[in-house]
Amino acid sequence: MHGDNADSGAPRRKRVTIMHVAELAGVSHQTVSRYLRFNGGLKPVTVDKVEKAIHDLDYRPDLIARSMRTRRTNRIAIVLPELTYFVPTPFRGAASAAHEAGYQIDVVSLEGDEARRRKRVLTLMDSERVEGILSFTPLGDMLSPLPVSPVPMQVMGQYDEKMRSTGAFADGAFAAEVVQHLADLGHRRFLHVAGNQDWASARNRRTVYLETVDRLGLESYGVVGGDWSVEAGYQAARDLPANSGVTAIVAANDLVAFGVIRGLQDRGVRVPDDVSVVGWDNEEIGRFLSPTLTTVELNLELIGRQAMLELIARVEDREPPSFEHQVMGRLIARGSSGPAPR
Amino acid sequence: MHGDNADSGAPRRKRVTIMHVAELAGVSHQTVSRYLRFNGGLKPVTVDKVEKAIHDLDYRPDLIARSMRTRRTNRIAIVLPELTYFVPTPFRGAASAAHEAGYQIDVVSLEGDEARRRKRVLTLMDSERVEGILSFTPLGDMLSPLPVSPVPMQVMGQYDEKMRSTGAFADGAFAAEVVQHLADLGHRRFLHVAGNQDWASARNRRTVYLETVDRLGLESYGVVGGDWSVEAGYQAARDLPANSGVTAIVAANDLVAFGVIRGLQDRGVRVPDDVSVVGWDNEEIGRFLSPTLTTVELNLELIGRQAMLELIARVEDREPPSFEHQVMGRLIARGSSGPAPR
DNA sequence: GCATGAATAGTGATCGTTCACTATCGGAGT
DNA sequence: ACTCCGATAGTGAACGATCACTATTCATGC
Repeated sequence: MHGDNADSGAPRRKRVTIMHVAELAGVSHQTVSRYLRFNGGLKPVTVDKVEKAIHDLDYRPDLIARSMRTRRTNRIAIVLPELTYFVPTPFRGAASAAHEAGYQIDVVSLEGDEARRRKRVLTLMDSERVEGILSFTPLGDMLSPLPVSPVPMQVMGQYDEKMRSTGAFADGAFAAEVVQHLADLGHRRFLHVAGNQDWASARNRRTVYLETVDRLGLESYGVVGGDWSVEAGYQAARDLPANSGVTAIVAANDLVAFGVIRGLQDRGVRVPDDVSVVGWDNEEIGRFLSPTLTTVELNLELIGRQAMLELIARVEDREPPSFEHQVMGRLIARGSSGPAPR
Repeated sequence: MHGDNADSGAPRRKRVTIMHVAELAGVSHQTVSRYLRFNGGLKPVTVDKVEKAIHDLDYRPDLIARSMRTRRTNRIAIVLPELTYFVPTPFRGAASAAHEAGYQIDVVSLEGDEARRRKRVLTLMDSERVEGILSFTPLGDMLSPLPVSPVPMQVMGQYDEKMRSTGAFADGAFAAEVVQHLADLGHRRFLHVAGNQDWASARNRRTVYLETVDRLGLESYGVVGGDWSVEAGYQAARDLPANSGVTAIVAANDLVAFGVIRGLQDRGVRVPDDVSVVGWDNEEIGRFLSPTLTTVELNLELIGRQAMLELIARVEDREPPSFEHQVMGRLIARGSSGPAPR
């Protein structure tokens, strides 16, 4: 094992405080404090003395005491859903953006019923004193009965009523591109194999799919599935009546799409000659399937990063940075989508 | 830089403290404190008064002030690698185990060179005062030049010199089972398509593979690959000389195995008639490939959970719980592995 | 009537910083 | 010679809890 220093009863040297540093350097504690926070207003001679003392004592400031006094914690909470299906990539983007900006990340998973979740969020804001909350899961109107929340919250994957993304991670927008792509190929009648509707991204893809089909004057044969699984895709393909007239299937992700294709092939339906299939996520296997898989690639890292940067801007009461020109994703047309059969 | 929120301006009501509660309840602050920590030693009448005051004021204790005084933080850091390939499942298990035990999770990613990483860990221990560190990435002898570390650290995926897992996540152990399974089927000459050797799990699988082949008196044709990708598997299969004599391929994970199978099939090699292939992770697609994929299923959630529980036990200076009888994983034999051709 | 002690409640110090003031020192301007 | 001012450094209080003591209450036994 690594450091099983069992003897926690070790002769634990007492904590080095700013006072010890001050004493050794022959200055006041306040001078050391000034040094710690900004390197200005001190004579070079003083700076040297303080630096030497800090180094000799191996001093590191106690962030808890600092927070105690400054009322700031430099801590942002990332709220995850029940942790059953959590996508690491946007998390990563968000976490590293926060670290770069000098914030620490607290990870919290919200479990239990509405009341417990609400209580947890309140505790986060008040007791743990996080300065911002980035949620990967919808929080509903959890805080609505509150006097205006003092802690900025950012929820990934929210849309406004016009289907424009608000916040970030509103990746569903690309569902419109997918449908458009298929429509351009002459398809008129669609099926959507959705992901687990507990996830915002699944709901968003579904909603935008329906909205776009409608807007373009096309037809949706229906929405099936609902758990992101290969199995769900397979079943959806098996269960599709031969006379459904569906020629294009929009799958919630690449795994589902893979299942759909297998299911179709097992029935003797050709892809894309008879039916086109589009996935989502651009997973590597898509390039190795036959046919190769048309899919949507999202820059999830960037999406997570952006959400965090927006949140931090709000925490610091600044204008959020603009991401207008950032490319959040793209459609990758490959072999599984082709012209509609006439 | 951040922090220039000169004054957040909002009409932020002043914080409710234990003093306000005490005043409203008509007791001393110490009585309130006693109530907060344990519900004993107080007269029911007093308890009622305090509870009412807490509720009326919507009081929540300031955990920072508490930590300041108690010298405890109830905070455990989870250290992640550079976040380029991080597996969420064990993280989830670890995080929820910690939450259940009343600890908060701090997520830290270690970046930069050895010196920066070392400094970061020291900061964690001293400045942020985490009580334990669970690392998903090897930390080397980062702390060796330290006076015995006061903070327990647990590193996932370490083996002792006998290839027994120490700590947790030492999932590589199942590589022995995989090789045994193939040996039982008559295979004698193996190839390993490894994962990215930056990851402990990849190194462990590789090491245990080699050790087992050796121990059973078999032959390893070699170890290739090294990035967990479908592509790597595909290339490995394409590059394998026809006369290599290899009849069994152990892939680092299911994606790699998928690539291997595609590569073999594209060359006209039959799986499993000519060559057997085994994957790792029991991803859902394995059941839908043809042939279906023999693989290893790991209970990653449990593995993460166990690592965290061990760490917490050490933090609290208790005997770590025993996981002797827990099943960490199993081999799932399916269509892609069969008897060696004679 | 008083000592005893358990149960309950209160007082003041303390954790390690930073904040709000105040103090000192020199040099420049009047 | 005096004030004034900027640059630099110091003093004591404050952040909000808990800890270590001390004080009060009240039932009990003699």
